[in-house]
Amino acid sequence: MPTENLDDAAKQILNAASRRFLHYGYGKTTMSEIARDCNMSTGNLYRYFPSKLDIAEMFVRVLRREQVARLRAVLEAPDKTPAEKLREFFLLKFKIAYERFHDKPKAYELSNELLTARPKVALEWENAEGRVLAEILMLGLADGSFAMDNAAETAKILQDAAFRFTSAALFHEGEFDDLAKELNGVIDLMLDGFAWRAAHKTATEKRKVTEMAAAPASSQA
Amino acid sequence: MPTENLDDAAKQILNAASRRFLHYGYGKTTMSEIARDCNMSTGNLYRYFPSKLDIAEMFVRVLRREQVARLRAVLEAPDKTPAEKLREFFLLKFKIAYERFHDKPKAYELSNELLTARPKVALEWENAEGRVLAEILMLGLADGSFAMDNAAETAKILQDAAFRFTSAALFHEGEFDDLAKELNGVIDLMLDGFAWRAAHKTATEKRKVTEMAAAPASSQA
DNA sequence: CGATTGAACGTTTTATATAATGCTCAGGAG
DNA sequence: CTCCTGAGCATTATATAAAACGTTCAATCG
Repeated sequence: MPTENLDDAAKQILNAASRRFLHYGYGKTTMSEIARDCNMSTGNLYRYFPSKLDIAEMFVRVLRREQVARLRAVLEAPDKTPAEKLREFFLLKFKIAYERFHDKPKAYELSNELLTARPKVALEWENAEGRVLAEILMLGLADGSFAMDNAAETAKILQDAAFRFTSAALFHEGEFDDLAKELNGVIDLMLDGFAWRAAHKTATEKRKVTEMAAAPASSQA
Repeated sequence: MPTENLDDAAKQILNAASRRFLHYGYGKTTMSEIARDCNMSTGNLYRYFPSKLDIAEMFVRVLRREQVARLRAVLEAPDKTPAEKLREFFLLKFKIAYERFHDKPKAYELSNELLTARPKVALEWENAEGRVLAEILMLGLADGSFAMDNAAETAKILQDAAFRFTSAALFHEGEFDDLAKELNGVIDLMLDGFAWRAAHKTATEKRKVTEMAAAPASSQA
């Protein structure tokens, strides 16, 4: 959807902008520079994009679309169990996030700036990944290796559980291998949870839940 | 350990500083103000604390010590199963983080500033909580409701899985009840995982792991 | 003589002036 | 008439000056 139904001129603008975003960052790229790269005036840019931020949005849409495609390739791989696909899904997502953070600092910075200015884009992206993940879960439902009430909700829960490894919040502390090892530990627990649910088709009737969201107070002021 | 073996003057300084930190924030509190509150000179402050940042560190040490005590109270509660304690542990931790973020913005800001300047303090705190969590896990080991290879490592993994609900990274999106519901979903999966492991005492012999940390490439450039 | 002070130092923060940028639109080009 | 331009406007970022701050230590106090 992103680039295809785009005017040729729009593509040219997007390309010029992308190059500059990656080299110099979003803030250090000016509309005049982009216009000059495309042999047009600044005013003309606005016939194709409503604002600079919208160019950046299209830029990360393309990036993220590639990422989702890579994740979907995991889903579609033949000769792999749903459990293997689930593990690979998260390891790949982690690897993508880790490498972008470490190797492409400008792209990372741009993503951040956009995502604080346009939170909806982040949600869209999370949902797109969630849909792929839910499809993996449904493969497991189909062959009986997983069990759950609602694949979409469960996908969200798995995304929550892996959040630390995909959010770039603390990629400074800990090397790749250490973090990957911990992520594998989380996935082990997920998979054991599904194994249990598959063996006891009762995933629902437990927990008193929401009423007790408030937890006990204690000594100490 | 924090306040007890502290000079009276040091306690006075800490109190004055704490009040100002909470009202005006760390940055807007000056050493002269603290000194004036204590009827002493700025120079004299440095006989009790090496720097302003060390006063802040002691301040959050006290706060966090209270939090760990509250979490430990969950561990020590009678008439609760290990599974119930595990759930309450995380719900309480979430509640503490959520409320501090929403109701005490200055304390939250101070924590953040300190934790970026002194990352070791954050690790110490995480480890202290991890120890409480590991004790809950060992209760489960003792009564057979949990099974695992190493309580300390498993505690770390559970902390990772609950990271999203304790890191204040995205407390803006989503209300308390929605987030609590998702956290409960994560905990459900954890507990089912333990249930499976307790039923099949084989937690270890699975996964090819670390060698395959690299995931498959795909189509798309 | 040890405990305390507060002026002085280098640094950081804030306030101000200046330049550059994002975006618009009246007007020119085709 | 449509498409495009680029000077001009309001806003944002940068450079510069001034004030305030954290920290030190020679001088003072008890």
